[in-house]
Amino acid sequence: MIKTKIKDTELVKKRQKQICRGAMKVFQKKGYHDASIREIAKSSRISLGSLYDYIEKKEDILFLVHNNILEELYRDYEEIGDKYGNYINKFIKLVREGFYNTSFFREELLFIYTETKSLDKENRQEILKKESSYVDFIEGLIEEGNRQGVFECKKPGIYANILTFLLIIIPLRGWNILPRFSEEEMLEELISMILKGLNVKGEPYIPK
Amino acid sequence: MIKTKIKDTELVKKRQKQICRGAMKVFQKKGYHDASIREIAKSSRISLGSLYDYIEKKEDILFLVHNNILEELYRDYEEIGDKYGNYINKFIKLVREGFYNTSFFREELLFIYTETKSLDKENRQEILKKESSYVDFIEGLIEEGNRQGVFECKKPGIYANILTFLLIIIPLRGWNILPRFSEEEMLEELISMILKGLNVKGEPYIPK
Amino acid sequence: MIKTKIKDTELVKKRQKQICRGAMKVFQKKGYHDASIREIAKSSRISLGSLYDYIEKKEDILFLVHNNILEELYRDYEEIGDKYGNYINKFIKLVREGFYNTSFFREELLFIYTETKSLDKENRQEILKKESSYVDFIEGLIEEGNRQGVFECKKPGIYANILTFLLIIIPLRGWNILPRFSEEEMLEELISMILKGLNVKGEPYIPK
Amino acid sequence: MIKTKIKDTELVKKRQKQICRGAMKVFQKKGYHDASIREIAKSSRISLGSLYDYIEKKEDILFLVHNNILEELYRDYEEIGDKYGNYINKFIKLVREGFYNTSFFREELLFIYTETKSLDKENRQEILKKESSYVDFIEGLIEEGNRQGVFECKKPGIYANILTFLLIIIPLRGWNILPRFSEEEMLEELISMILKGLNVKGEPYIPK
DNA sequence: AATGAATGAGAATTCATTCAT
DNA sequence: CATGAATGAATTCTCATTCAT
Repeated sequence: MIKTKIKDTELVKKRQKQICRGAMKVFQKKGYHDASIREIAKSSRISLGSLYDYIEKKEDILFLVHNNILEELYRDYEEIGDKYGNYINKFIKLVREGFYNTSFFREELLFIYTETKSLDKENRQEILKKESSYVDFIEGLIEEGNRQGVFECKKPGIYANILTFLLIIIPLRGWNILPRFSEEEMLEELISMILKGLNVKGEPYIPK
Repeated sequence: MIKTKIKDTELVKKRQKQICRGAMKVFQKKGYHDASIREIAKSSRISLGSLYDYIEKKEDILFLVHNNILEELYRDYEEIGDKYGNYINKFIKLVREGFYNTSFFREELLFIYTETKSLDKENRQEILKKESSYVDFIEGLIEEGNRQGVFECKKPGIYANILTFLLIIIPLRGWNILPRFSEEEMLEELISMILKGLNVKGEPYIPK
Repeated sequence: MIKTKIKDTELVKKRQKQICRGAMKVFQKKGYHDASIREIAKSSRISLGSLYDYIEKKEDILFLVHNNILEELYRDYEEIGDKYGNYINKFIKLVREGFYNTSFFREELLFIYTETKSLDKENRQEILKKESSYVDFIEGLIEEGNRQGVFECKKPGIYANILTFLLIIIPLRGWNILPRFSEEEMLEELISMILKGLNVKGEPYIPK
Repeated sequence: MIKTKIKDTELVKKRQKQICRGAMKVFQKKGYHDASIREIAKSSRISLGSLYDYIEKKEDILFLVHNNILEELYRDYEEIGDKYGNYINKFIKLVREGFYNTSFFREELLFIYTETKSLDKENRQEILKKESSYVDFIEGLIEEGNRQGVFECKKPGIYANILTFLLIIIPLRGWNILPRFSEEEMLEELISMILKGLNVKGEPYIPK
């Protein structure tokens, strides 16, 4: 995807990870635009010239970082579906994991949400495709719930979008929420709301 | 707030509005960082020198634009509460208006969400305060609903945050939603979900 | 032709001349490619930022210099035709002037001949057009000589090209000629050869 | 001349030829300054590191190319003198061959004429010496013609310079000539002019 | 002898901001 | 109050050359 001057693909992976790590530190402090390539090189402990052997342009670093964050965030999400007992618990577990994940990567996700626009069209679409596929995964789960008769959700596509959107409420609105409420409280209300929205059969979910 | 060299406050207002309008056009096309002051001046039909009589630094323009967008967005929201018949309809109406509003200002809101970080601490907090006060207003409505016995919401503060967050789902996730669903569909599901979440008494809301 | 950020056209002319002069000094010493914009700015006694208010890119400076040199070189060439007595003398005078001119601008012409290639297509063509028009002028003179019956030249277009080419022999081959022969000697032989080539009627030209 | 790290002189020759060929392709497309060593290495199918075993610096490649072109251009010129019948025909033949040669190597010669300046003093002088020696050869021919009584040329050194200069009119001014005239036409006029200039005894040369 | 990864100096260009008029 | 010319620090990126393997 990213054009490099280096042939050894193992090395490319290693160095790009190195650059990615270095860049994230700088981006955290200064944001993408105010981070200079020189700083990123220094923070990556790589020379300016070498850095450009592993990327083509500054934006490529942003792409690397995007990919890296999404990879961490979405790591193993497909396995989660298999682990837990009955379907509703499975689902609750999934929301819970997703929420903790997004909260854990709070700053990274905020970064992604504010800087995806700085990618060029092609790279942006690749990133959005990854996010899309997570929504699709959730949509599939909701449909399965419908089939199993535990949910009754008319528009799984829309709900999947709402649900994944709600998961990032902490990264995007934490500044207003966290001074007053804990992540736990937020999560419990979210789960309750989501389950109600899905018209779960049986006992309503009682927030702890 | 913004330090100007000009004393005539009426003129300052007029020119700042002029700058704001010019800047928004440029920001739309290029984003904040890639918009040069020269372009903004040209687009505002004001000379480069004059521009700096009405602002101190580039960031001030971003602040002007933020204020302007939020003002448009939140214009008259307090009146809405008064207009409509019973409380639930009132509430539905409010959500509906809010949703249409945010969808109408879709690009502007996306801009705000991605560029608030570029404001310095002081200006950023002033902007966030405005957003906060909208959440507070919603929180107040929910509490009133509780008092009137039409809602049963244990954590109005959290719900207010969820609700206001959901209103901007189109600006932030429209890229994934709008290719598959209409704004109308989205809105109906949102209303239904929100009302369920608030444990509204009586008939459940049926999405159109 | 060159896009500037400055509106005052008089000032643009003045500054561009200033830049042109400064650049020529640097080009003389280092050539076009090894001359840095910084040096050119310094040599022009203009700040780096200001320099870029009067040009768009480095190549524009090359274009300015080209134009300037050709202007000096071709200054008043059209008037020369009118000044002198009989047609042959007129012609000889013209060759003489042309030769001295090119010899005077020896370094500048060598520069042009080696760096025209560095202009982009559009600018290069504009420069070549100027050179063309001088050839056309010479062609006209030869045709007039034919009409007046003092020359008998079958292919004035070709001769005009040969003649103008011969005029730059000093700039291009001076390194081999001047150590052994004087410019005068060269010139006399050129005139003699050219007149023979044109089949001038009457007494042959005797080189001094 | 060029300092190499490799001892095997046969290999050095082979690789330098290889580099030369690769470089010429790149120079053709981009010119000397815009050709990067990387590209040249790739075009020569030699590794970047190896390349520097056979040259010391970029300029050395330019020198190799210069030499190579001049070698091709001047290949066998000394033999030509011997081949043809009477002296004038011999001479005409020589001019003809020289002209076709320079036209054939049109782009290469233009390259040489515009880039010799990029050689350092030492290398430049070596190249110029080669060109000089061709002029000297022509000078010798003219003197021989004088001795044989077929020419009457007072300044063979000057004429040799003029003549060799005229031979490169196509590479240097083809852009203005070739759109209107054929190489053949040009050549015929050149021969006619040169012979007149040499005061050839007997019938004048009639251009075809 | 061959490879290709590493280096950092230096290039062109942009741009927010100031200031003389 | 308005204008727009002037400034120079800072930015991204390139490239000849070196060196460890």
